[in-house]
Amino acid sequence: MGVEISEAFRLPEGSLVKIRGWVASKSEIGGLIFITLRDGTGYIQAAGKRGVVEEESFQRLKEVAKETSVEVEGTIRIDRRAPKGREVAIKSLKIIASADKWPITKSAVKSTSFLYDYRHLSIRGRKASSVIKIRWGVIKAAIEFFSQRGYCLISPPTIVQSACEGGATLFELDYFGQKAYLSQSAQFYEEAAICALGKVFVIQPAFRAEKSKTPKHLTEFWMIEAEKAFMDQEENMRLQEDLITYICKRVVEDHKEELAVLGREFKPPDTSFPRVTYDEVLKFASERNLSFKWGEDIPTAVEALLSKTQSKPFFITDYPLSARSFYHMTKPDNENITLSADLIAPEGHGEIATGGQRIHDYQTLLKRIESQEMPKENFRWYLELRRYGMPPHSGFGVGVERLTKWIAGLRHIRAASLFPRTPTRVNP
RNA sequence: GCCGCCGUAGCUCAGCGUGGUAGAGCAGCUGGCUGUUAACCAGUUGGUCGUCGGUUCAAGUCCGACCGGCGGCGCCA
Repeated sequence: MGVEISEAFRLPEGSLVKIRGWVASKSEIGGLIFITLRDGTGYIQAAGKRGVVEEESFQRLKEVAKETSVEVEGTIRIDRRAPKGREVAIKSLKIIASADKWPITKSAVKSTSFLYDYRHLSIRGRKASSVIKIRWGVIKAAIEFFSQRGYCLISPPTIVQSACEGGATLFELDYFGQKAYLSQSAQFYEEAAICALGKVFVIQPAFRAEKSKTPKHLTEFWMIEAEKAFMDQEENMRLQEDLITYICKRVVEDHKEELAVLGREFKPPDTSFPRVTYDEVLKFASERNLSFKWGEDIPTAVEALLSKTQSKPFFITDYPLSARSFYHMTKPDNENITLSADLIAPEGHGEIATGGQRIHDYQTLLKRIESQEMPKENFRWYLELRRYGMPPHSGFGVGVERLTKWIAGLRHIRAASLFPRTPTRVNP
C-alpha cells in the first residue's frame, strides 16, 4: 500500500513502504544513486545501491530525470548521513511519467522574470510551495475565526456594475452588450446581507486595474472581508485585532516547517494594536522632512518609515474624507474626518487591512453621492438599503496575499500568489 | 502616467568604452566514482547577440524607434 512521505517519517525502521512522488533531485556516485522524493507532504531521500536494487530497477534509476514521477518500493532506514536522519533503501522503482530536461536550474532562481514565466513549474520548489501552504493557513484560520464567532460566509458576485472604489481602477467587460466590471470589493453586497444575516464574511478575489508596479500590489488578489450590523468603528478595530492575532497564532502553530524553509522567524503579535491618528502621522512626517498636505493619502515613504518603527501591526485612524471613498461615515463632531482606519503591518510591509463605519442614513449617503458627482443609477440598490431599516454598521477587508507577505517575510507580494496577476503579467 | 536599469547559449552573466569570424560558469549529454547534501573529476553538445531601421568596406559593439522585463515613484487596498 502506498504511504505519504510525512507518514514514512513516523514508521519504524525496517518498514516496507511504497512511495509515489516526484524526483526533486538526484546524484549518482558510481553504483550508488540518491534521489530525493517529493509528494506534497514532504521530502525524503531514497538510496539505491547496485546489487541491492533489482537490476532492471537500477537501470531505470540511472536513467530517471529530475521531476519524473515515480513509484519507489523499499524499506525505511535510519541513517545519520541522510537528510533528517532517515531514508528509503530502494528495492524497486517504477517510472509513472517521464520528464524532459528541467528548466529551473540553480542559476534560474536568480531571475525573477524567468521564475514567473515558468511559474507553472517553479511552484514545485520548496520555497514556493511553502508560501502557498502558509497562505492556506491564513485562509483556514480566518474561516475558523469567523466560524467560532457565528459569522455566515457569503459569496457575492464578482461581475458587478457598482464600483466600491474609484471608477478609474475597474476592469471593464462586455456583459452581453452592457458594461460590467470585475468586483473591487464585496463590501456593498455584504452590507445588503447583514440585514438578513447580522454578521457575514467573504473570502474571494478582488480586482484592481491599477498600474501599480510595487511589491505590495496585485491586479487580482484575495480579500477576507467582514461586515456586521450594529457594530461601530471601535468594535470594528477590535474585531480586526482579534482576527489578525488569531491568524498569526494559528499559522505559527501549523506551519513551523514552512516558515523555517523560508528562514522566517515570525513572532505572532499579542492583541491590542497601537493606534496613530492621521494628524499624528502628518506630524511624524513633517518632523522628518517628508511632509505632505493634509487631506492627501499618506506617502509610501512615510508609511514605510513609520512601519519600521513598530514591532506589531498598528492602526492609522481618522483619515480625512478627501482620502477616502464616498460611503465612509464621518465623525459626529467633524464632517471632514472619517470613522475609518488602515491596519499597517510592521517591518515596512505596509497596509494589510482597511475598515470603517459606513453611512447608514439615506439622506446623508444620497448627498455624498451627489456631491462627488457619481452615477446615481449605479448605486440605486445600495442607496435603497438605507430606506429599509439599515442600522449603523461597519466592516473591513484584509488582503490575503499582503497578510501572507508579512507573515512569511516575503520581499514581493507576487510570491504569495499561485499565479500572480500584475500589470505586466497575465500568463501563465 | 513618470524616473532608472536590463534584453548575448535552457539559466546567470562577460564581451560594447577604442567596430574586424561568439566567451565563461551552471544545466544537459558521454565516461569515471558505493554516502551524496549547491557532490566531485574528465570530455562534450548548444547562438536569429529582443525587433525593425540607420551609419559603415564591416555592427553583439555606434545612432534612432519600437517591444519586453525588472526596480522605484505616483495612484490605490
